[in-house]
Amino acid sequence: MISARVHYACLAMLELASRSSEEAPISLREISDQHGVPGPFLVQIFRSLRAAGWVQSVRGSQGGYRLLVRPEDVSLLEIAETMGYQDSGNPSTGKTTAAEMMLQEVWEEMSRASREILSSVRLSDLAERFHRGEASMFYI
Amino acid sequence: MISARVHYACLAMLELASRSSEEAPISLREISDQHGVPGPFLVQIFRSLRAAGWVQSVRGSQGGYRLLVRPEDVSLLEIAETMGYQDSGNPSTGKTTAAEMMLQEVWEEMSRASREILSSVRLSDLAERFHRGEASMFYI
DNA sequence: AGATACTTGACTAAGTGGATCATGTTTATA
DNA sequence: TATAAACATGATCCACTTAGTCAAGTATCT
Repeated sequence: MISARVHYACLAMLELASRSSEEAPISLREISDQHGVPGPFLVQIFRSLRAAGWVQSVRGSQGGYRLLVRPEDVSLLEIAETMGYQDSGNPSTGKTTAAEMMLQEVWEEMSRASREILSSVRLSDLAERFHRGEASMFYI
Repeated sequence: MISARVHYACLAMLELASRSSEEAPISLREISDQHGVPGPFLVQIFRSLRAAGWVQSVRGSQGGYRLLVRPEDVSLLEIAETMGYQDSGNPSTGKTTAAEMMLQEVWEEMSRASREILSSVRLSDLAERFHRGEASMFYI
């Protein structure tokens, strides 16, 4: 359902968001150390994040990455989609029998519900709670 | 999210359920022809369904499969789980940082929502609509 | 100049899902 | 009783994705 790639990307974006007040860019090394994400894998992930325009890279010594967007403008769904979340749809036999179509509706409803949850959580929501030290109590 | 394996299994169970009034068992050939599921793959699927106790096999000529449970006692979630739906949990770095735990909650909420939908649809619900010729309008 | 850090591209390794094949066993029926 | 229909079982295979690695290069600060 959620891949490690998406999970790591969200962790990284959350790290950037929660430290967006800092002047200096944040290096992959810091993120890797902080969250236990394999370094070389982070490189790949940031290539996608950069291509999507979410982050800006700063090369050279003291370089790293900086958030290019406001945390309140990014949802987890957008990050997940950038990382290839659900680019393949639901299974289908290709036939249009009643049974087939009924099941399709159920799968579709599931996808819709998942996307709804992902899109309802913005980076700023998480970063805010992060700073307050609240680790729980999202859903009422 | 939903694998072809689960999709095929649900189609097959739906076929058995909608024809559960018939005396003769239903052969894999019929299901394969009706729904366009690759024959040899159906064999595998029914091995799991049989092991789970959902169906009964009748060997020999004129053999096939028969439903062993009442359609109103089986939800799509149960079928999906029999076919290995989500036996691997959500990704995790293993760390217990605030960021990690917050994301875990979101992934957890997604799983919960999907399972909720799957468990709310019983085989009898679909079979009933199947007989009435209604192919749409599940959710109000 | 040298250390730090991102860039790019190719590459590997493992796992999974989808699908197939061969061979055997059971049973109805002509 | 022979034969065909149909399930039973086990092995195997291929394609694809995911996770992770490596190496050579470029930019920048000190």
